[in-house]
Amino acid sequence: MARKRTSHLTDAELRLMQVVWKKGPVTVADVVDSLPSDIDLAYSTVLTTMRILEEKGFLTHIKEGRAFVYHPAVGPEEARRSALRHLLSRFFGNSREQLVLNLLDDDISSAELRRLKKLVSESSQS
Amino acid sequence: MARKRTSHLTDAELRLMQVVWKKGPVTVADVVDSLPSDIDLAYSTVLTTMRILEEKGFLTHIKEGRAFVYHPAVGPEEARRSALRHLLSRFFGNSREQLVLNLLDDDISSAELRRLKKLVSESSQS
DNA sequence: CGCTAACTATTACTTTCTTAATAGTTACAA
DNA sequence: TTGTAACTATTAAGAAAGTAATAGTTAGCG
Repeated sequence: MARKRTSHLTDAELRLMQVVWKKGPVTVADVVDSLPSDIDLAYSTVLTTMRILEEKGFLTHIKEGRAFVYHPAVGPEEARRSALRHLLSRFFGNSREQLVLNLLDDDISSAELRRLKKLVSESSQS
Repeated sequence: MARKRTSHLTDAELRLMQVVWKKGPVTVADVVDSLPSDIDLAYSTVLTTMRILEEKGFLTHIKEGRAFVYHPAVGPEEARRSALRHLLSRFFGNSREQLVLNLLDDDISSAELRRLKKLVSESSQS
């Protein structure tokens, strides 16, 4: 017995998704060119990962000329929400309060704390 | 080239750490017995994972009689904080505000929202 | 003092992850 | 129309993750 494929984004996958989210529909070559300079991946590496991302449902592609143009199937908000939920359940027993407490008692600047307070006090459910 | 061992807790590792955190110093047998009923692992599986956890610095052990007694070297708060930081940098560009916004616009009960507001408004930096 | 039950150490195996080389295919230019 | 550059598909390989079987060691009972 061994592990099951994760449904969430792995680190390497996320890096590519971030390019797709920023650039919009892209070819593999686009992604390779748009990678941050500290990440240097071979064309084939990106290609493989993009297909996995499609298998996992994060991307779709359409053929255009001879190239595949990849479109995001999941937006950054949704991905963030999902990652947050995962963390919440794994570490915080699904308690948002515990998480927020942790967020607050890290070393946080007073300016940022002020902004957070403002943000929360102004929020209301839709 | 391939991947490097992660410094953070994987899912399986976290499950074991949660037992250690809850039960305090434990033997491998203790952990096996204390696992949630939906997680059924062989003795040797737990043993292997415990050693990896020790290699990663999350556990230490002392020999007691013929058994190893494992002690947590990292507490749950620290692990949570670290996981939160990881998420923050990977998904939210280190913006706590973005994260909190996400937390708030999920479907959240008004009671919980109220508690969160209270919690944040009462907080102050140390 | 030696047996054996209880532990630890070693080894193994499958799947995923991450990276990449190379083989196969096709759109288009000459 | 055909060669080739530009793509995709296939294959590979090393290491981690996850789970576990089995081999080796030792504390302590009889």
